Amino acid sequence: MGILSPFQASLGRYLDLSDHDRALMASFEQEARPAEQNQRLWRPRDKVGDLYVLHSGWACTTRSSKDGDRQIIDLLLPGEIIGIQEFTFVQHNTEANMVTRGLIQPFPHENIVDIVAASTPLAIALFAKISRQEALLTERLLVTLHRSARSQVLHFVVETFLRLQKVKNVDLASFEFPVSQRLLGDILGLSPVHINRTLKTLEQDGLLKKYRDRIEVYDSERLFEEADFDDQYLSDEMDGLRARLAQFPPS
Amino acid sequence: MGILSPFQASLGRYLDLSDHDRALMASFEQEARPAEQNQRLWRPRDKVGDLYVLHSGWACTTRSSKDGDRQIIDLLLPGEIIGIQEFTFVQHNTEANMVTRGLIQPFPHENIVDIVAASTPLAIALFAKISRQEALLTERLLVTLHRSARSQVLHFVVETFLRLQKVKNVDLASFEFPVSQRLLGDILGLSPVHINRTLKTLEQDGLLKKYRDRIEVYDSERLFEEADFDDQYLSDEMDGLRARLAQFPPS
DNA sequence: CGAGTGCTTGATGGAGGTCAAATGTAGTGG
DNA sequence: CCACTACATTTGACCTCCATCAAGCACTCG
Repeated sequence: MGILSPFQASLGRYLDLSDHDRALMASFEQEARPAEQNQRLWRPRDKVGDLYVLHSGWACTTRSSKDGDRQIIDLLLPGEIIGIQEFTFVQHNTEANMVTRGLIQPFPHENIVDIVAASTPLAIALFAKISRQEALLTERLLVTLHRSARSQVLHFVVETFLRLQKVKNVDLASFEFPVSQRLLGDILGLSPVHINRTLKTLEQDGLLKKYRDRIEVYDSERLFEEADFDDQYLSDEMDGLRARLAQFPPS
Repeated sequence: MGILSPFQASLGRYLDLSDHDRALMASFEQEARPAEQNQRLWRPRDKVGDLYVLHSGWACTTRSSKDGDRQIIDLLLPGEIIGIQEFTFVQHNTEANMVTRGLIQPFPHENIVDIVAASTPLAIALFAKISRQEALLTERLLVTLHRSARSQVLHFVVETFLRLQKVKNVDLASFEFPVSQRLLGDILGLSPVHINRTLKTLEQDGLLKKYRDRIEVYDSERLFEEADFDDQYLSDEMDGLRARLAQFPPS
């Protein structure tokens, strides 16, 4: 077992990849290329073409209304697949941008069809990936519509920390968080002004501080308590299908 | 070409089903059974087991917080698959309930694996189905966070009408809408009191009236204008993959 | 050193939440 | 057919959280 490529690792979160699966994925891998901060990957109405595996850096997909309101739909961390939920559409309905600079690996959307055709386990892993991104969305809907700004921010900080922890070693006391106050507002549907006041209060209360591109947590106990976080929706487990998948060995 | 079963029709929206695909789906179909209004199909934390094809009636999936706030995630119309986005999870994180009474056809979640294994086109159609339910969610997030209650209600009415129209003949002047004011509030994240005031205003303005389980539209022009509706996210088109799918004929 | 961007802070106002009570409207059983 | 219960809708009074507007500050990068 060699090291997994980011693409392999992204689907390997949900099941053990067979040699066949790994070879299959490798055969579709193209070279990754650097992307600048704020670089746009596609616009709304663009024809769906390449998706991207995010090797490093953060990215996001956005929807906006005519009035200029931006709403972040997905915040993508290293190892995730940008745009997987749109590969069956003719046109994008989101815009995609890099949040930081990073490395992205393009991936023609039709290749998903080839993968699905060639490996049932990988097809199911793709379903798992899409469903988990959707679970993030449902949680966001629940939180943004029913909690105070303070609680939303804390919840989002915890969520992001836990997601990050699955990908790399991070320390709760101080971890990367390259999200500007404006962006945070666009994620939670709050004005940048109110985000600012909320962060200020959290700092004064000795809970946490966001400084530049990092978050420093002072009181993790209170953080988790106030964030009222139930991590079930982040689960990568897929046990319920393991038995059934065993019937479809690599051909 | 005989008549399609609801299950076949639900995936046939995205591509033409081959005889092989239709036979495959038929082989998994179980008998549909009646379900009462408000009947619970599953609870949060329940082990994922059966999904359901909704033959008739309306259903919804819900997430709630400890404080008792309910948030409707999906509102499911006849012909849709309840819980498709959760089949890769071990436990449900939503609750599912019938909104009206209706007919539901159970469907063991492992069977999705069999379908994916046996037919690439059907696998892709399942991706299309999940992605379109997710598109409804992203639109909901955008609308609930950035629009006034009045605009949200109008948007939702138009959305529901257009979705309904894809399934059956409906008349904009008067169509079924079995959504109580409380439920509407739980969908949009607004209090029932405010929903009531908003509906009252819409009626006084001569736009539309919700009476019992129906909506009557008085001024369709103003409805569409104010709803500011862009129906791209409802598109069933999947042209971008048609060529690639043609490579995988029924075995 | 100037310009752009992001952060900070104050003042003001409004959309929608909450509480409470009244009024329908089914549906159930006697 | 009526009494009783449960639930949906309606309406009023009050209040709060957050948006908006505006101005000043701080950092970074040509």
